[in-house]
This record gives sequence, C-alpha cells and structure tokens, in this order.
Amino acid sequence: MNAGEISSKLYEKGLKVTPQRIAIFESIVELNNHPTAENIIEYIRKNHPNISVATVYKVLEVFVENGLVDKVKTESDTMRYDAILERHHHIYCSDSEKIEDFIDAELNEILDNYFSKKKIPHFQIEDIKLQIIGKYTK
Amino acid sequence: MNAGEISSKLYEKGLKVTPQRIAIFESIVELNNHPTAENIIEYIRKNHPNISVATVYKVLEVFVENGLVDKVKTESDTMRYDAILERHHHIYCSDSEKIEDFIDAELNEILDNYFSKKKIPHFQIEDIKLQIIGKYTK
DNA sequence: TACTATAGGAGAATAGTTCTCTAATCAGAA
DNA sequence: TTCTGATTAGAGAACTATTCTCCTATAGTA
Repeated sequence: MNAGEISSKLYEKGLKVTPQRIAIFESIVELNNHPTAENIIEYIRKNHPNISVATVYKVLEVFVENGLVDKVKTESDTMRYDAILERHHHIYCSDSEKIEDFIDAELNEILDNYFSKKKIPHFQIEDIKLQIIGKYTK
Repeated sequence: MNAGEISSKLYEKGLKVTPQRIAIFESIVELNNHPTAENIIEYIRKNHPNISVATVYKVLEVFVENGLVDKVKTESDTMRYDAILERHHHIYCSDSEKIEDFIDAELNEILDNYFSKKKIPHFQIEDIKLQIIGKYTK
C-alpha cells in the first residue's frame, strides 16, 4: 500500500492527513505480523527519526477508533496492532510471541449459523473472534 | 469451595500449601466474575491485611503455570483471572468491563469437528477460545 | 497567504506488574 | 515434635508500557 492509498483511507474517514499518520499506517502494513507499538516506533525512526512515542500511541488510538486497525489482545501486557480489515481470527503460538491471521469464510458461516439458532439470553452479539492456540510443527 | 478443598488442589499439583495461596484461590472463586489482581488484593486484605502485592502476583503466576486458574486477556491493560477449569469461552460486553463465562459442549464439538477435518498446515492446535463480543439487552 | 482547529513533540506522570533481598514458614526427615 | 533446607512471603524499589500535559507546528480551508 502506498502513501496515496493511505491518504485516501484517512481522508475517507475525515481524518487529517499527516506524514506521521501515513508513516504509522505504512509501518503496520509493512511489519505485517502484528507489531507492538515499540516495533512500530523502531521501524518509523529509520525514516522519521524524530517521531515521538506519544504521537505513535495517539495515532494508533485514532486508527482503532476509526476502524482502520485492530488492537490485538495478548497474554502479556503489550498491545499489538493489525491493519487487516477483513473479518478474521488469530493463531497464537504457545511457544513464541508469534501471532498470525486466520481467515476462513466457511468457519465464519458455521459460527454465524450456530449463534443465529442458539441465542445467548439478553445478549446481542456484535462479533465473534477465535483464538487458536497451539504449536508450529515442521 | 472451602480451605480443605483448596489445600488438596494445591497438594495434588505438588505446591506448598500456605495461608496466602488458600486466600488467593478462595478470593478468585468468591469474586466469581474474573477479578483483576487489584480486586483480589482488596478482597483478601479484609481478612489478611498484610498480604503483599508481590505475593498476589507471584501466586497468581504459579496458579496459571499449574493450570489452576486462567489468565483472561482484555482490551485494556489489566489482566483478569478465572478459576474455572472446564473448557469455556468468554463473553465480553462492549459497553462495560464485564466478562462472563460461556460453556457450551455442543459448540466445542462443532469446533473440534471442523478443525479435525480442516487442519491448519504445520500447526498443532492445543486450544480454541471464542471471544464473543456484544451488548446486553434488557 | 492567513486563520483556526487539530495534531505532533518532549518529557513527566501513571499504573500495572515484576524484581530484589531478607525474613518467615512449609514439608519432610530424624 | 523438632530440626533443616528449600521455598514462599513481604516491603518497597524498579521497571515498562502507556497516557497526560503543555506548548509548538501544521493541515485544511477561505
């Protein structure tokens, strides 16, 4: 994704387009395995050495609020970010910090079907996410 | 669950039985909606005013390692704990900090079935957890 | 180009969690 | 029961990810 495409995305959401925002979005796409804020800062500083930690966090917050990126929960106390917009699940490696996206339309359909039949009393489901935990094999 | 039962649980895992460990486990069971470490400390201090923050965190860590409690990921930066041992999922309220357990054998069976047919390449699944996000209705 | 709201930068502040080091206590052996 | 060694608990400092404050810079618009 290039700077122009990112600008349009920001513009569509009514957000101001700034070099920092473009760089941050770009870095999440580029570091495409769920970077932490720290990973993002390190990456951006190569081309943009003066960016502030506060800016990165503030921009990430804005992106999350506007649905441009996802905040991914982890077992440890660091948040990780994801630029995928498509409905997807996450594969967590129990041996490492690795997180992968898992996209599977058939699975989504099965889940939707199941919960449209079996409702949870007094609860309206907005989203269902799977955390698939396991180990990579050779 | 009384102190005797908790002692046996600890003993079975080869863990030393201490009053602090019993109190901490008891409090997670008692505060049965996924307390934070802070909730636990506050609760325990009623009967055990000198317990240290470090002790609570250390004991929780030991419990998690030994499979006696679950660490529950949240959107915010506080961990929450759960004494349920049974395989279960979590319902997250998007309006509040509430988290509820969701136990559903039929759903587990569907998931197990699906993933026994459709394997993820080079990955051995150990556990699958659903995060069901939505709102409570009246 | 000038104006105004919004965004960015720097560093301090905060909050949850972990670490360090010492004293206490548990569990098994005598 | 008492002793003993290993483990655990306590206190508070340290650490780390994130947020806040406050001021300056910049984007978007006329």
